Amino acid sequence: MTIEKFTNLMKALSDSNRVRALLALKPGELCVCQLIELLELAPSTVSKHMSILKQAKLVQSRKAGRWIYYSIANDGSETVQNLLELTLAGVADATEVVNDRQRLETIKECDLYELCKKQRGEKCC
Amino acid sequence: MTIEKFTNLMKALSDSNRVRALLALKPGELCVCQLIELLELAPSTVSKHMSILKQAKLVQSRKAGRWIYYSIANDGSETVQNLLELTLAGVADATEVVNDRQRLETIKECDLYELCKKQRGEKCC
DNA sequence: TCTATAATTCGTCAAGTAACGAAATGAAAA
DNA sequence: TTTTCATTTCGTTACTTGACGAATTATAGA
Repeated sequence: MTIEKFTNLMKALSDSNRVRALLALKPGELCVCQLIELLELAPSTVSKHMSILKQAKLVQSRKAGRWIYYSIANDGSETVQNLLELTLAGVADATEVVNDRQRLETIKECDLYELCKKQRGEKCC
Repeated sequence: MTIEKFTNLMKALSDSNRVRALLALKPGELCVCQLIELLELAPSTVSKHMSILKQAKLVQSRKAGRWIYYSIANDGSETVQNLLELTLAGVADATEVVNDRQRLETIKECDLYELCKKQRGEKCC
């Protein structure tokens, strides 16, 4: 692996919101709007974060109708896979991550239509 | 490990010069002036890089008279140690690293007094 | 003690990064 | 087809980071 590719990988993991997103994806794929809800950031910001993780091959995405689902990548190089494991294990018990895990349970119970409705201003969920 | 600590670790590994320094230390400790010679950066810049690596517990230092030697840390947490291994293995065959390895042989042959003399302007080595 | 010097700290500047809102994109529903 | 809307792209702003030289620190040797 080139040094540039390696440092890009490290840069992708250098932001706490991206690490939180990765950990949130650990149990399974999430829709962008669910990540927006979890991270409490603007949609454009979350989108940028996910594109950085995707470019680093740490996550993959699939389109399902109107929604886009992100999940932990499983087709990366050995270095990438090892790094993913190390990351997921390394911060698994950080207070923010534990907190996110709990909030995520609630978020996952929401219907996606309702969640998106809420995000554009209407009260629900 | 907290997320902040983890992202600091990643930030430490997000710079190509710092990664090159780590790889250079793989076979054994090096004096700051040897790292300056290898990386071709200002002393203050190299010093800053090494302090970032040290704060992340990726390297340790020892003072020997007028010189300071840095080496790969061996007393870090499991995450840090695993990350170090992953880094050293992951970029070991990058062209820049291979190149550095060769140049380092020449640098190591230099007497430290002579090397420092050269770095403050006098021709030698 | 005094001088020389290896390394660090400090101040500054240029480049890169994360945040947001506005506008664009493109797929589903009407 | 036209509208709706989840997501992305673009442009801007504030902050962080890496580079350097100058000044400082601390140790070796005269």
